[in-house]
Amino acid sequence: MPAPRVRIAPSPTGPLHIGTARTALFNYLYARRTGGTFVLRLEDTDLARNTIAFEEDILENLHWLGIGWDEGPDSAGGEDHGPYAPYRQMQRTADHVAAAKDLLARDLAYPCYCTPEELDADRKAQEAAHEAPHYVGRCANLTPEERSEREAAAKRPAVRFRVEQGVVGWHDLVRGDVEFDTANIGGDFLIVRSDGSPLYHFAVVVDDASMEMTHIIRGEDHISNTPKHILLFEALGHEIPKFAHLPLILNPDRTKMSKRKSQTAVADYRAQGFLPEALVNFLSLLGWSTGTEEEILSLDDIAGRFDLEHVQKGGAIFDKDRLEWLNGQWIRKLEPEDLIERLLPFLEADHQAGRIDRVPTAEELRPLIPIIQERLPTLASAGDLVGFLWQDKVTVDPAVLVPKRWDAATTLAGLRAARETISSSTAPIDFEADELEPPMRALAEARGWKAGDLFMAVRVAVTGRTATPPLFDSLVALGRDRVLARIDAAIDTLERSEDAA
RNA sequence: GCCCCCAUCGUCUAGAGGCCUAGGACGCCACCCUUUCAAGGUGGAGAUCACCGGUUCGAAUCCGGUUGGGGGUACCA
Repeated sequence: MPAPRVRIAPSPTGPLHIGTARTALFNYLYARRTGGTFVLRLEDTDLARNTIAFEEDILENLHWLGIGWDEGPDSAGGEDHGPYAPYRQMQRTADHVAAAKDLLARDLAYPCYCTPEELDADRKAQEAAHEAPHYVGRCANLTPEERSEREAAAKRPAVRFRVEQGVVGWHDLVRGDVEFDTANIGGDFLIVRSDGSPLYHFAVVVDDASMEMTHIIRGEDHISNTPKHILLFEALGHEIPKFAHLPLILNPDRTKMSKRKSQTAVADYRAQGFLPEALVNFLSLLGWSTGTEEEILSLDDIAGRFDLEHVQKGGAIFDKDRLEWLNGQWIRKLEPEDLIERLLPFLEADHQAGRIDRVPTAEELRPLIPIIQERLPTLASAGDLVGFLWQDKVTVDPAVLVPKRWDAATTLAGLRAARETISSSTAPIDFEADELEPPMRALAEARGWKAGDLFMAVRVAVTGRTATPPLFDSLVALGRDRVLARIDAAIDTLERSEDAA
């Protein structure tokens, strides 16, 4: 048996979709597992909606996910590589035209002169008669005379493929045997438009045939297209590839995942600070499982064990909570230097957006890693977690400044005492978490305060928030001067709000 | 409407006739750890395996039907 050839054929009419990424991933995995070849082909025939920016987005984000292809375009608008080039549908029109001519010559297809208006009327009549929509066959048996008559009237024909009566079936690699009666596929179907351009069903089959695809692994939404494809492969005299239809990725309401109801662009997840490792791990487990209880798996791990037998048949809801959990798992596995490198662009973005006043250096980030790594659900959450370090000033709400068990007067006393204690440290020598904590605890004890309350008051004074990394590490990161200045500022705002009250 | 596909905790899933009084994970709840928040640990709630009927000594697993959900029904891809 020859090595499998599989493909993903996205159309650059939108950014890389989660569903496309998942299908690409499964094809990629299948190829890697079986020693096959994974092909990327661009379905770029929709001139109206195609853009180079989308093409770029698709290729770039597949690369980002780590899903590389053996044959196909190297980059957006760039060169193709592989023995079956070109890998852009637009550049394969000669093939499509030749194949159509061939079918026409063998009377497996015929020119159709029906106008959209006629077709529309047919459809309406069928609807009224409660019939399934189908082509009525008006042009199926035109005589040569009748054809030339229409040609003379300057009618440009489309090309229609003859569908004979019978049953088309296949053994689906994930669903088992599937059968369709050709009576239910809508009659003779169009393969070439009147302007000469091929329709999707025809173009894919011609391309898949000439690129020698052995397995077509795609979404379940293509099941009902499969009989047409099989008929076309047969007519073209090409061996019929194996089909495997993957379950759909669903919106929370169990409908097919869509932009309207879910976030579908891979780029958006990327921008939100999801790791490619996490996304790939998550996507692979949507509709497939190892058969064991392991679930934190790298792309290589998965490629080593992927199989179509463990592909689920039912659709799977995209559970973002689970993705976030997986993302946290992967963030915690990262080497510190790697984390720093990945964090920087997000802090850059925080700066651009005005959420922080300057971007820290890698050196500044390094000592922070131990305290933030286990607290980050996403890379984008770093700014939220420790952004106070790079903000010129923090806004402190007097209401949250006062710990639950304290009143304003106690808070004022607490902050003044804490300031005193902290300022007596001889920075930078003593300004270390280990040096700061004991005197602060001693202070709390001496005054009869719960340490937690005192710490909370200082935490809010210095960061503006109630949830932060450990207090003393935060103080050290901030530096003595800024800590003191912020406590002063907090005391000041608390006093003012008291005066106002 | 018609055709096709699907059906195990809220969610992702394990399960290929006895190992299942159905396992894991996310989420949720509680406790532990603890200066807050996380992370981590422990425990808990949560599924009459959609329903009905077969087959079988025995069914979540096989068969049929019902119901429910989804997908497809274009000179879109």
